[in-house]
Amino acid sequence: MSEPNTRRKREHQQHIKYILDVAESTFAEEGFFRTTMRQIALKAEFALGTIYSYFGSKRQLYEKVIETKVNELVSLVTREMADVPSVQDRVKKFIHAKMTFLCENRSFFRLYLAELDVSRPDVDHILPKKVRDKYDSMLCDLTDVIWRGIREGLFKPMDAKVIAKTLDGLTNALALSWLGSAKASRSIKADTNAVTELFLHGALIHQEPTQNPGNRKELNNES
Amino acid sequence: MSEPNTRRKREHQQHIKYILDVAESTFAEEGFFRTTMRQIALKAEFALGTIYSYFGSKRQLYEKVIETKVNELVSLVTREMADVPSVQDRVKKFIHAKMTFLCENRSFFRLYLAELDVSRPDVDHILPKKVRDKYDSMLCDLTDVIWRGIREGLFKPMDAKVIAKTLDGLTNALALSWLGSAKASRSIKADTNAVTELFLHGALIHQEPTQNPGNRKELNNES
Amino acid sequence: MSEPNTRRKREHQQHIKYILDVAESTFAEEGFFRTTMRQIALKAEFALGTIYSYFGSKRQLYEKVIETKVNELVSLVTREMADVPSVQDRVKKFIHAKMTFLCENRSFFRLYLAELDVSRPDVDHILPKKVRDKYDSMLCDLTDVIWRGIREGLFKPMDAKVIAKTLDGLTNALALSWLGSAKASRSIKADTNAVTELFLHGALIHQEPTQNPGNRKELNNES
Amino acid sequence: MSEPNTRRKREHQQHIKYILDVAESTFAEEGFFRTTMRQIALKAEFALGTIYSYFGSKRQLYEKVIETKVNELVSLVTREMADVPSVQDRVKKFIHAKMTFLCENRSFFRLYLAELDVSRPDVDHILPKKVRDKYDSMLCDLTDVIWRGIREGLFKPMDAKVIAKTLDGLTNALALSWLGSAKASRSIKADTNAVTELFLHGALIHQEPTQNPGNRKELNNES
DNA sequence: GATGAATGAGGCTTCATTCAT
DNA sequence: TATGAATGAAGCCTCATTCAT
Repeated sequence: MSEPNTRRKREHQQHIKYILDVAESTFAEEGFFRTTMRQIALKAEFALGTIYSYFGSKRQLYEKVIETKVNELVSLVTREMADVPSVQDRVKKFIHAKMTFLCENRSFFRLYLAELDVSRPDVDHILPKKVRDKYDSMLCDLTDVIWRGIREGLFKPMDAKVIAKTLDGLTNALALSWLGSAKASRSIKADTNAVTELFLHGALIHQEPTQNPGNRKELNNES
Repeated sequence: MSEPNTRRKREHQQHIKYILDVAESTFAEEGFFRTTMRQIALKAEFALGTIYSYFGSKRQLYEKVIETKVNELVSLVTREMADVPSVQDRVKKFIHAKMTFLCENRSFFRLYLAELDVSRPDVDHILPKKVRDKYDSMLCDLTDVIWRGIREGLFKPMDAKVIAKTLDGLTNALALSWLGSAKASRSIKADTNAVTELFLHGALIHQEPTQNPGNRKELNNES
Repeated sequence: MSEPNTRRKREHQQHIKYILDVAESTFAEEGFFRTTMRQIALKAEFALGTIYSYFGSKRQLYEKVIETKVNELVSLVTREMADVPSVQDRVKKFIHAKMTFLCENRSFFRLYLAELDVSRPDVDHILPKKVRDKYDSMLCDLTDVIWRGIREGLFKPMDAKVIAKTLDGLTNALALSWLGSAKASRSIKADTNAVTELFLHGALIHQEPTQNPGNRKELNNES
Repeated sequence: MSEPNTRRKREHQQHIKYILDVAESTFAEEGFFRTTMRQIALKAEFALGTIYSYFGSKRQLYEKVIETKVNELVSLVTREMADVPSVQDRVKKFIHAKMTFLCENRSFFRLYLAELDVSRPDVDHILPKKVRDKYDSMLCDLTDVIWRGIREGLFKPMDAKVIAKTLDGLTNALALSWLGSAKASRSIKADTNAVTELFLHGALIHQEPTQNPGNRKELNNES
C-alpha cells in the first residue's frame, strides 16, 4: 500500500517542481501580467486545469515561485555565512553567495525586483508576509554580523541596519547591471570582488586618512 | 489668427502636463497593468477619447511619463554636476542631486524600477531607446568624472564604468529602502551622507592600509 | 446642448429596455445558469461588453429583470385593487389582475418561481431585499383587505396573513399548471373564476352548514 | 460464492442509498448548478470516480434523487388515501399526507419546485417522463376521488381535474410559504387544517347560501 | 477638437468527465 | 471495483481602442 502511494506522491512532487520551474522562467521573461496561465500550461505540457488543481490561481502560483526561490537564496546565504569565524570573511561570504545565486538565477532576480516595486503597503501585500519575513531574517543575520564588526572596532560606528541594507542594495545594484548587458559570466568573480572592495574600503585611495580630517568632516555637513 | 492659437496652445500644453501628472501618480500607485485608461481619464477629468487624442495609446502615455521624468532627473543631475571643479565634489553632487530627486519623486521611482525589470532586449523595448540613451548619457558623465579621478590618482584604478554603475546602483538601493519604510524625510540628508561616506571610504576603519596588504590581495583571489 | 443629450438618453433607455426584454425571455426559457451572457448579447444584437457596461454583471442583469417585472406586477395589482369599495370585489380584483399578469408574462413567472426556490436565507439573498419588500407590500395590502373582511363578518375569523398567503399561493399554483400545459388562453377566464369560487366558497356544496357542526369540529382535531 | 456476493450487494445498496441522501441535501441546499460532483463526493466520503461508476453523470444522479423522493411521496399519499371510505376523508388524507411529507422533506421540496420551473418541453425533458407519470398517477387518483365526490353531490360540479390541480397547487403554495419563513413546525397542523377548511368551505362565512344566488352567478360572468 | 458609448479579443477560472492504476 | 489526477471546453468579465456625434 505504501509503495504505489509513494510513487504517486513522488510523481506529484516532480510535476509541481516542473511546473514551478516553467512558471518561474515564464514569469521572469514576460512579467506577471503578460504571462498567461495557458502559456505556462503549454510550456509545461499539462492541461490548464491541472495547473489550477496544483496551485489554485495565477497569483498563488506566482507566490509559490517567489517563495521557493527566496527560500533557496536565504538558505544558501545563511549556510555560507555560518561557521565562518571572522566578521570580515562573513561579509565576504554574504556578498559572494548572494551574487553567485543571483547570477545563476537571473530570471528569478527579475521577479524579485518586480516585487520590490509593487510594495503598496496599504492594499494586499504582494509578497506574502512569510516571504518577506524570510528575507528579513537573512538581513537580520547580516545586520548582526556588521553590528559585531562595529563593536570589534572593525567597521565604522554607523547604523548597522543601514549598512546591511546598503550592502544588500549594492549587490542588487550590481546584479541589476548584469540584466541589461549579456555580460560574459567570467566577469562575475571580478565584479564580486569589486563590490567587496568598494564596500570595505571605498572608492578612494587612502592617503594617510589622518592627514585630511577636514575632508571627512565636510562630508557630513554637506547640504 | 496667431493670438487665439497661442492661447489654445498654452491650454493644450497645460492639459498635457496635467494628464501626465495624473498618469504618473496612477501608474506609480497601481503599476502599468493595473492602471486603466478610464481611471486616468476620470482622475484627470477628461473624456477617455481625449486622452487618446493626446497620447495615442496607453503604452505611449506611459512612455511619455517615464521620458518626462527621466529628462527631469538627468537635467537636474547634469546641471548640478557642471561647473564643479573638484572630482570628489562632483561625485558628491551626483549623489546629492539624484537622491534628492528620487526622494521628491518617489512615485516615479517605482515606475523606474519596474522598467528596469522588464528589460527584455528581444521583444519590443519597453523603454524607448531615447530614454535609455538619455539616462546612459548621465552615467557617461559620471564615468568620465570617475575616470578623471582615477587618472588624478584619487580613485582606485578600477573599471570606471563599473564604479559608476555601482554608485548609480547604490543610490537606487538606498532609495529603494525608502519605498518600504515611510521614513521621515529628515533622514535623507543623513542617508545621503552615509552613502557618500561608504562609497568614498568603505565600511572599514582604515588601520594603516599598508600594514596588511595580504588582506587586500586575498580578496582578489577568492573564488 | 439639451437636445442631443436628450436624444442620447432616450436611446440609452431604449437599449436598456430592449436588453432587459431579451434577457427576460432568455432567462425564462433557459434558466439563470444555462443562459450565457453571450447568448443575450447575440439576441440583443449588442456586443458583450455593452451588456456589461449597462448592467455590470450577469447577476445584476438578472436582478434587474426580476425587479422590473415584479414592479410591474405589483403596480398593476395595486392599481386594480384601489378604488374598489367592496371587500369581496377587491379580492376578486386581486385574483383577476394577478392571474392576467402571470398569463401575459408566463416567461417571467418561471423566473419568479425559480427565485422562490433558491431562498437560501443564510448566503447572499438571491432576490435583492428591495424586490422582496415590494412584493410583500402587495401581500400586506391584500392582508389588510382580508382583515377588513374579517371584521365586517364576511370572512372566517382566521389569521388574515395565512389567508392572504394562501390566496397568493393559490394563484401561483394555478399559473403553475399553465406552464405545463400549453393550454389555450381562452380558459384563463374560466380558471380565474374557478379559483375565485373555490377561494370564496370552497369545493363543498353547502348543505345547511348548521346541520352537521360535528363535521367541522372534527376537522380541527385531526392530527 | 453467493454469500459474499450477497453481502457485497447489500453494501452496494447501502452506498447508493447514502450517496443519494447526501446528494439530495446538497442539491436542495445549493441547487443543481451550484452543486459540484466533488462536493457530493467529499460529503459522502467516496472518490469522485465512485460516484460516476454508480450514477453515470451528474444529471442522472440528480434524476435518481428526484425519482426516489417522488416515489416516496406518491407511495405515502397513495397508501394513506387507500382504504378510506368517505370521499371527504380521502381528500383530507391527501392534504394531510402530502403536507406532512413536504414538511419532513423540505429540502426535497426545493428541488421539486425548481424542476417545475424548468419544464421546457422541447429540449431535454428535465424530469424523466417516468417521474412525471408517477406524479400524474397520484393526481389521477385524487381526480377520481373528486370526481366521485361530484357524482355523489358532495362537490360542486366543476372540472374535477381543475379541482385536483388546484388542491395540489394549494398544498404546494402553503409548503412554499414554509420555505421562506423558518416557522416553528408546531403550526403545520394548524396550517394543514386551515388549508382543508379553505378548500372545502372557502373563505366566506356562509350566510344562507340560498339567499343570494345572484352573487354566485355574478362570479361566473365577471370580466 | 472633445466626447463616451460601443466593441470584442483575450484572460482567469470552474467543473463535469475520463482513464490509468 | 474504487480511486483521484488529469483534462479542456466553456463561461464570466475586463479594458484598450475606435468612431459617430
